[in-house]
Amino acid sequence: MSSDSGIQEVIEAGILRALSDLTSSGAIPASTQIPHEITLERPKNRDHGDYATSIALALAKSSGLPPRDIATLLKGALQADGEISVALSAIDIAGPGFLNLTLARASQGGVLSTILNRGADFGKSSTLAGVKINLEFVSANPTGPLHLGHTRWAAVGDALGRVLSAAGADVTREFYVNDRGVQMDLFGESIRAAALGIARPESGYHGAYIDDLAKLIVASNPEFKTLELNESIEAFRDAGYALQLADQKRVLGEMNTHFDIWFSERSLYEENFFNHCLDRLKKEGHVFELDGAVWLRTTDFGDDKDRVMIKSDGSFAYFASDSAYYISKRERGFDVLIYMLGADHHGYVHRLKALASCAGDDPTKNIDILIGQLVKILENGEELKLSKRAGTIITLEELIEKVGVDAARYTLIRYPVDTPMVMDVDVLRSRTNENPVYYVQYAHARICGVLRNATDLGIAYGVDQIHPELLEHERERELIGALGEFPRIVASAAELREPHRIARYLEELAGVYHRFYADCRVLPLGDEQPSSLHSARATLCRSTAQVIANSLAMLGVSAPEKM
RNA sequence: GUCCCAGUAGCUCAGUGGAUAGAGCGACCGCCUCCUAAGCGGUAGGCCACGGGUUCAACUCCCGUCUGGGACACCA
Repeated sequence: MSSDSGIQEVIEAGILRALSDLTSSGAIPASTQIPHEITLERPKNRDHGDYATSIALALAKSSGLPPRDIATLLKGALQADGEISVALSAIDIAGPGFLNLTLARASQGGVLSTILNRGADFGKSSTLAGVKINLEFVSANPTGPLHLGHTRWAAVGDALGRVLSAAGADVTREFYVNDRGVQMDLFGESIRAAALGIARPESGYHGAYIDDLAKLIVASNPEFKTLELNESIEAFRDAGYALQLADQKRVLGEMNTHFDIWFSERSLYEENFFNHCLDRLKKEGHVFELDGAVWLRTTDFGDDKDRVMIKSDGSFAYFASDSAYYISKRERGFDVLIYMLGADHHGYVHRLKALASCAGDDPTKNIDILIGQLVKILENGEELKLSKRAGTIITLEELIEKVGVDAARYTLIRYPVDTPMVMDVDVLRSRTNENPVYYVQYAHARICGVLRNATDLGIAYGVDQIHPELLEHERERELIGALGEFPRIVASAAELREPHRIARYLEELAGVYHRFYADCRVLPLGDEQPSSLHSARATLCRSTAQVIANSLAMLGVSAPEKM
């Protein structure tokens, strides 16, 4: 576990120690089912202390003792434990048997020194150390601009990558490029038609960007127009592919989203790789032939139908690529493959998991599929549907132009992906409370302003100016408590693959800070002499700025020093 | 028909089995001659869709019902 939130783990260990002592002394019956781990809760209500545990309630049944009696025994044992009694200033039994714990001031100071000493590393942990994760997201066809359907993953996927890395995982971010198949040929045909000024294929691509591509390509390669039909289509296709992929990379870069690997679907069929994959699957015994086609018997593992890999005409079905790609990832050494798919692909979940099973893997461990619901975008109260350039829906680039990278990313990340969301452009452009990204960034900028003033006034702050005994105001306690939560928020966001938890935490932290700021004067007033309290509060501000900056970095959103 | 997701304040939505279910907006009332008002405080507003079950404890887990959205090719 991380060393960041030390005090909490110390108490958790102390409770376990106390329980085992109580059992061995006979105070609690040996039949009592003591858990292996205890996780302290953070009570919502401040009257319930800094931490609370309901362990006494949970043990009531198996011990046959009333919960409050167990709580009383526990309280006594904790008070007798030197390490614990020093760390806590109060242990209260409340309600049906909750144990409410209040930290001693010195223990609270420990959080601040940890934050200041670890700096940008505060929040990182090793909960996923040694786990090699392949994180695949966006994976758009290279046949057009990235649109609204891709934006959510561009932001959430990138943030999840950062969160997983912070939890110690070895993360590779991968973009799967669907660069083969019918769609690519239609793409080439469409560009060629635009170049020649003839009718485009019915089911082809019709956006204005096709004309742009055609002009660009013809400008540098006028000879493409006069090639023999198939060669011409191929030439336009490959040139258009290169331009479009470059454009996607550029826009994703603007979005502050980065990939380690751009994986080409075509490459799955080079150097006999597909046959190698097929052989591997055959060895596992779930491949069969029927009606001249080659199938994978995914129904062995709960899929509703078997899937064709090689069609009876000898061509590859899309599932052939899925299968080979899966094998490729596993052979490249990844323990966990995370797929981030749109809601329109949720039907893939069963077959991908079945595929993992067919490959001899554990679908509950080696593969993790996240389904993102759709995003709508509103402007002037109306849904935006059409994009002039793409001919379909709003592009990622247009979204960035409208609201900026920070607002776009933050808003996309702050909701769990399994709820459909609506982005209101007018709200995202507003500079008020209703726009959470500004609320959070403003807290950071505000602190930076205070610290600039502190420096001007010669107020010392830093790890040697914590003075925990002076930070006794309720708002100060709240703030310190919130800061200490960060490491476990990061760990749970990584474990649950839910980066939105970082954003929600951030909003909570910013709110706690603003309230602290309103109630606790940081710098000397008028001709007041600088004191240790000023230094202590400035140090608390510095610690808060660090945690806000670390959180924002994890979302890929900037932390401005002035606004 | 089968499968997935959702249903929480007037609106947009948080809420990893715990105590009195939260935030922002909208409504109403307050707070800047001194650290950033892009901020803070207060009031009003809830059968957590409905019915069962599991549990010491359910908005949370399980089953069913209703409503809304989406998916179900030898397409990619």
